[in-house]
Amino acid sequence: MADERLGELKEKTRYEAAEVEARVFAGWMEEGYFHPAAEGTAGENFSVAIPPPNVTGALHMGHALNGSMQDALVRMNRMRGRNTLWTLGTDHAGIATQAVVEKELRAEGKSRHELGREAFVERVWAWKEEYGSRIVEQYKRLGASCDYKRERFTLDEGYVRAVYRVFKRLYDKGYIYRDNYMVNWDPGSHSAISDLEVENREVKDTLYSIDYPVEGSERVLTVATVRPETMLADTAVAVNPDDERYADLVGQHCVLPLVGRRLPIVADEHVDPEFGTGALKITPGHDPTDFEIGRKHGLEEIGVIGPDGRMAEGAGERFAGMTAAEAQEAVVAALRAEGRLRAEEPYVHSVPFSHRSGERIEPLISLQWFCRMDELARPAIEVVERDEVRIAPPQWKRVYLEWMREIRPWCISRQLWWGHRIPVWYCDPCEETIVAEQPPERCGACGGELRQEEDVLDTWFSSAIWPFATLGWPDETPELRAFYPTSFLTTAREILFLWVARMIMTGIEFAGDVPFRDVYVHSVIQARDGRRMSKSLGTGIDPLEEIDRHGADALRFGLLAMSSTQDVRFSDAKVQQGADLANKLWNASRLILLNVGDAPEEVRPERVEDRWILSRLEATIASVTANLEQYDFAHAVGEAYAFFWSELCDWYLEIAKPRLYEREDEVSAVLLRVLERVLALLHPVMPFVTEEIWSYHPARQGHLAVHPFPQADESLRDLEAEAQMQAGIELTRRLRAWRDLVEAPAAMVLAARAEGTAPQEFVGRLARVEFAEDGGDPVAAVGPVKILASDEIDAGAVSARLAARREELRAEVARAEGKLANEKFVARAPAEVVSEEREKLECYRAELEELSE
RNA sequence: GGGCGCGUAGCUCAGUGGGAGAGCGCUCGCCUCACACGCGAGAGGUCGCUGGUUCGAACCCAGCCGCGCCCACCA
Repeated sequence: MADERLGELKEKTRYEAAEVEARVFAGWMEEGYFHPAAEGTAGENFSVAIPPPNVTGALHMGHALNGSMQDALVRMNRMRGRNTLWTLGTDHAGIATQAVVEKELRAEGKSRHELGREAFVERVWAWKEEYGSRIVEQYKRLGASCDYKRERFTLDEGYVRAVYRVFKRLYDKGYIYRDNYMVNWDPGSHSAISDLEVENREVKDTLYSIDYPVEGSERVLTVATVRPETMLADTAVAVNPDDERYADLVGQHCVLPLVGRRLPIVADEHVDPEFGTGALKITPGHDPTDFEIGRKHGLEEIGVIGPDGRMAEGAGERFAGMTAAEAQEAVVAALRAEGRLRAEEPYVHSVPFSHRSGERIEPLISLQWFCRMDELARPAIEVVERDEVRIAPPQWKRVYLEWMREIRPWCISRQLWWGHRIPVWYCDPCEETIVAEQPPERCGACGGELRQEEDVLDTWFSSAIWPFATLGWPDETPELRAFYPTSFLTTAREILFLWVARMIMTGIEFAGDVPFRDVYVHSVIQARDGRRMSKSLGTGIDPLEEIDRHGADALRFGLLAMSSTQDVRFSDAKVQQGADLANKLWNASRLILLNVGDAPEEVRPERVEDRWILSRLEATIASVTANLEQYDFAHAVGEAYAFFWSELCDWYLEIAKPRLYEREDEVSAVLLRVLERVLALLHPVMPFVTEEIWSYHPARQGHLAVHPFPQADESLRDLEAEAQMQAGIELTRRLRAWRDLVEAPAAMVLAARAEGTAPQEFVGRLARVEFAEDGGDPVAAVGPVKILASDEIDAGAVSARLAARREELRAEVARAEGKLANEKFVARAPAEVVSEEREKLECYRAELEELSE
């Protein structure tokens, strides 16, 4: 290595992530490590498809966590020599992207309707070209080793072909159909949305009780509602069939106040006789429950609220044109005037809101495209039941299965312009419907002009086929052969149904195999105060700012360290711990690299400390690797940290320093080997700092990114060396503690005499104790070591210390004696537990006796 | 309404049947020739509450209290 570089290393006493990361990343990209050839089979290769972020998105903490996990496993497998692909791309995100561009237009005083569909879509594409790569660049900042040359977009040309193929096949199988049905209408995005895009929120409303007179009678039926304006669309009143109060009324009619419509009184078991008066107004046009009751009883479906959220013609002249809120007030006022309003009381209940726009859902009946899911779900249930797709942690398996078993038809059409326009054409003259992957010229039946369906597909319809559509499906590409099925998926639970379940269904149906073998559901990182991180709450923490401040390695380490199977709060301390670790790696490496001598290739050291550190290293490699393979990232990084910081830096490096300064060959060989393996082990988690340090390592032949990942060498495990070193470390600790206790000055060397076998050399050096054959009188015993009298030691402190230790020992002896005196314990506890307890007791007694001299 | 999970040191979290752990914070001592983003030594916990099972419970069981999330058509 050039002396110049070593000089640099000597100068830099701090690791500066900001100065290193971009350069190191560029180095990987130049070599093309992340762009594998499409060779081999999926069985031999390793592949992951990133959950495609929205093009409108910016990297948030969830992406950063998920990316850190995926990259750790992807890098580990790449280092193991597997042909590894991590597919990256973005989702066109229909509603979100359309909203962004519409907002831009509004700022210019324009609307999409003025532009027209074609020009608007062009405008969105222009937006995408300009801003769509932002999040991709942000993944690079994180260090994600994705194949940036194979970047995909859910609306790119090949992908659209795949989407249309899927639509056509599902249509031909009879799964996709068009129907007039109750949907969740989102007044914010002016589109229907699926059940999964709806969230329920607690809302304070008023519950109004309204009297509906029974026709030809003095009786009234009092019904309760939080939405009196929908009464204009009532077409029945329902009571429970077992409710004796109303048995005689079933089959008769009520008269709808304000409107005068005759409403049949029907019996339906859905009605809860306990609630209110036990009579329920039925509004099939604007309530999902009523809709189902209505279809069951063949009731008329009237719409009084339009897609614009205003009262429609059906509401009558008096109310048409009002907003629903205005109409509510007007209806209540009118009812009050007619004396029909019996009661109004505050009422808290949960109501649906659009997850996208945040507006209150308006349930209404409209003509939409649906996909039947039961047939698709069946095999997707079986593969999870049989663990062909393993979902971890295990409780999510059940959650998945329960949802899948009750799956309902999926509303797949959206009244948007940005997205996959549904590949359906209508011929108005002959009422023909044509579904095709390519736009047909003319109507096959009558030769007439065709009109394409206006609606686009739900964004999730296209992301459902992500793992294989990104690889070129429906063509039989080499990529598909090499990288499908993918190896695993890590995800947040919020998209388990929205995305994961649908990928499993489409994977089996279209690609002939499950899309991945393992699904790992990771924790959600909450804000520091325990609230959810969200832009609207202002609780978001920007991962890029964390990277600016502490480096990508620090953030990656921190996120993995704080990850868990349960939700956790974002921990600045863990990120700081990562930054400190990067710095410590840098400095420990400086110590080693600047001082090693010529190292022999083979290392079979004699000395106990060398055998010890090699043994501990191999044990660490084994357990870190096992934890990574089980998606237990927190324990993986915690163990790597503990080994490196405590065992390697705090003990071994201190013990080895004199030999290192002598440039001794054997210790050089041990240290270079340990460093190499530690860097490689940590590289999947902290790729930048490890790669940078590796560039100074004399054994370096190429990038660490493609260096073999360490495999634990069991032959180097040495339990005898571990036990000996443990004893030496323990003794050193006790001597240091004793020094502190008697307030011996830090620099002072204590005189001592060892009883029995002499302690290892490092004990005296690290505890600043000098052992002599003879000398003064012992003033205290620390284990097998007698501390000799000296002027600096405070005799009072010593005797206080001895007294305290005797107390501790007496308590321990009493505890152990008590336990062993318990006949049941001795009789029923396992033999080794009992004998351990006896051994402890003997040790305590011996020490106590020694101190009592 | 159903389901899942959580309550352990001041804070954030590990630990899931045999003597309470980590990181941060705190106290004391160290600029010891890799690192003060450091080194050494400490203090700090009736493991939410109450019962039960067991020779033995933070850990298993039951109930209660508090908190969170998911699913669900009680107006």
